[in-house]
Amino acid sequence: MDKSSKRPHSSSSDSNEDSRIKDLKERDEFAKRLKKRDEEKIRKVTEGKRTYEDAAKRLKLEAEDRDKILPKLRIQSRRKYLEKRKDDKVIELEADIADDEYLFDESILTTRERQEREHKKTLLQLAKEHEKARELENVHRYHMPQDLGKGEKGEYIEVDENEKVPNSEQQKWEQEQIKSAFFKFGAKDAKSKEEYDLLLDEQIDFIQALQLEGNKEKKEDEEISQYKKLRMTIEETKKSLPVYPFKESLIEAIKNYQILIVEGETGSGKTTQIPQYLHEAGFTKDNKKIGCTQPRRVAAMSVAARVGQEMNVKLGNEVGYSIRFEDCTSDRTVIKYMTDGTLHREFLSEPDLASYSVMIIDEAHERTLHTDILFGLVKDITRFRPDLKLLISSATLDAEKFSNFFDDAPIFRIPGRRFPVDIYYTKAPEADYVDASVVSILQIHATQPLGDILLFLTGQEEIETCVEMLQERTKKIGKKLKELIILPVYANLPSDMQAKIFEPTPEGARKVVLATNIAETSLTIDNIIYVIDPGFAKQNNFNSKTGMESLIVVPISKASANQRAGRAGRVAPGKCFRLYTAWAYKYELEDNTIPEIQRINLGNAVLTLKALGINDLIHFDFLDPPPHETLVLALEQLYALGALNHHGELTKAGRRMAEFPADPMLAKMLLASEKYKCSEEIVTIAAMLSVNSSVFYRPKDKIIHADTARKNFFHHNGDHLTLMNIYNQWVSSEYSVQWCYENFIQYRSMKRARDVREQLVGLMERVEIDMVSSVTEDVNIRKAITSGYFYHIARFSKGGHYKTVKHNQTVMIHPNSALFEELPRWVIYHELVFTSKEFMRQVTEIDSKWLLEVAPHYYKSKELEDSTNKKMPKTAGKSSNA
DNA sequence: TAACTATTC
Repeated sequence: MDKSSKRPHSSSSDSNEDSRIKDLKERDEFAKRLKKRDEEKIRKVTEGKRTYEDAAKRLKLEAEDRDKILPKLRIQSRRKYLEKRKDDKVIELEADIADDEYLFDESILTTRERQEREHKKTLLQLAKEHEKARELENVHRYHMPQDLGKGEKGEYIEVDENEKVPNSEQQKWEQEQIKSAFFKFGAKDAKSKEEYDLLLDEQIDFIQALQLEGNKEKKEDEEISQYKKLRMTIEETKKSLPVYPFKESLIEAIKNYQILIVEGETGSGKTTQIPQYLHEAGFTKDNKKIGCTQPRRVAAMSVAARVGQEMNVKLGNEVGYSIRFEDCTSDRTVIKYMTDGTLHREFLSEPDLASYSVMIIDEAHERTLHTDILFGLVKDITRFRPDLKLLISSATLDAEKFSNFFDDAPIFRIPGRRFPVDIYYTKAPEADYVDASVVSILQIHATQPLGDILLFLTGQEEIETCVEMLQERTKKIGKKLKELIILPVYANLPSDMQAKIFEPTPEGARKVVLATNIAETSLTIDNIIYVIDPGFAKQNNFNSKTGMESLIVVPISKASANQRAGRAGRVAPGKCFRLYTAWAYKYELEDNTIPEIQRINLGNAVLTLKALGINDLIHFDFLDPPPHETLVLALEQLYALGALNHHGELTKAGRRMAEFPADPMLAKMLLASEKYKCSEEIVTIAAMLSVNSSVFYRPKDKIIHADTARKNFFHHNGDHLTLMNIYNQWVSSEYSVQWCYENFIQYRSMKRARDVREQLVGLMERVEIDMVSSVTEDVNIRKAITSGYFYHIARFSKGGHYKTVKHNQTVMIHPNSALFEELPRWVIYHELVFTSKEFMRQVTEIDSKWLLEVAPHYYKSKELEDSTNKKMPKTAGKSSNA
């Protein structure tokens, strides 16, 4: 423990020692009570029927709810659509003018066309009077260059698609000599029209370097089998999977070895089949289960559903899944899919995994925080439970590493099933990848056979810009090309708009999906033939020295690049265009993305491990250990929050905090609400904070409306109370979708907040805190927040900006905050994020005196004096400027 | 004037 931390008491005194012993005793008693309650609960669960039927009923009710308001929503969305179309029209016009000027000589313009242009110019004027000016100016950047006639010179030859390279990417590179086969769009398209040349004039030159190997060669075969698939019985389908021929030898290997690394590409059927094989082979006898973890909720649910179907059992009976908010299992369940986080939590109540005979950690190569921690935990368990079988399932590349970690466990390889993907690199680096992406899309659209395109961008803003550009450009090309359907996807896009990407592409049209890395693993879009990969993604990094997260654009890893490329080969041979050079791929990209555990705040993870009785975290067996400072910071914070005593032992408060699936500071805030008699309010605030600033929907074309709506919720004391306001109003609206729609609130986020809140209420009861409310005074609420977040204090300083009290770091209030224009002297913030600047997100005004009240061990009164100036500097004040 | 990758318990 860091000596500089202010300790609550001097560690040596006897009374102190007594209180420590007393606390530990209380902690253990508390833990016993928890266990007893859990056992009772399990009994109740297994007695009753519950779960799946309930869940289905709830889903049905929700759907009916939606149906009721749907007509209304339609009117709304029609209205919106019309408004949006108006905006689009303006951009279109601008594009048209540019196009007309460029594509067609003045002389060939008809009078009508000129009039049209005039009309559009008027509209443009109008738009510029509104806030559109900036975006419209941006449009000019993308005009085509003036020089014409570069056209075809015959310097390109057709790509040799027969070239094959052996297995792993690494080997590929070692063996590979970059072929000097140039690739030109349209080379195969004999009837490429003259107009295309105009487009192609600013085309990007790509070089084919290698092919991502596939083992399905011909599309024709596949098409037949697609037909067949529909008619195939479940049994036939199962037998057609690549894993099937390995069934016997796999079982044999599992019997022979306690730990097995299964290396299999996507589409091998390992996730659905292996648990069934194990079940048939008798691993589920003696009331034991087979567990299989997935990094994502939908995966756990859908795989379980699929396996249930294959085994012809009702979901929730023999086959079930368990994810947060939803436990769809019963005492009959023998194959259980779950998210890795769920298993991590399960360790708290069953630290030896006694009810499992086999545990499968699937998608291990994704290296989520939870999988990484599970590695250490399960490895430990296998040492004292020789009967427990462990399967680590991963895509290629990482198998060796896993094998080394798990005491040289054997690797079992299962081939995947994928079509080959040709990979192309640019000849020269591209300066502006958004621009380059647009050009590439149009190149593909103009010259390549039909097939949908997937483009990876870094964020919402970029995607929206790109959508606008594409709309503009396709408009000016007009009818000369086939229809191009432009669809954005990112996590914060409302679900109904997300769903559009799954709608089949109309005959004769081409779909282009602009996605964040959500489409890399989380969403799978069928029929993608072309992938455009600019090679960037936003990445979260936690700096333990400043306690700040940063969300910045970084180059992706080779593993990511290959994952992206693979998205092109799911239904037919595909092509992946990388907007960087082959050299950059080889020498500038890291092999793998840095695992999450090395990049994020580990507060909650450390608390959970402590609650599991793992005291020496520094020497915990991590596959890749997190930075030492991150662990130390987490321990220090837990100590300051009273979750650990000065021996580093978990206190009763710590044990209670560990029950909450939340950051320790948030958990502490929840505990503190007991003292301040505002648990109802705090639970709401905690739930809203946990949905992570995705409460507001803020589309680019509706920014003003969205912002106005948001400001209506503002509470003068800050964002925490604003969030509470929003939630409570939503409750008053009877959880209305309509209400969300009107207020630019994300329904999905609110629903989530509601789920979280329900869970938290349950957990509050579990840690023996009553739900009470004292709505008359918000000081108590803010004091409770301060009890958890006293680490996160900033004060307004003379220079006209905020400084954090702990690190004296210059920070700003996030522009979305209710206090953005208020600038109170002392504020508490939920998190510190560097995006374009150092921003405090979710800020609330506090009184510095409270700090002495809630964290006397952490703050001395002289630290909190308002130094020289008593008054707020007037320079940046809100009301002072007229 | 500014502004939000993706997950998960």
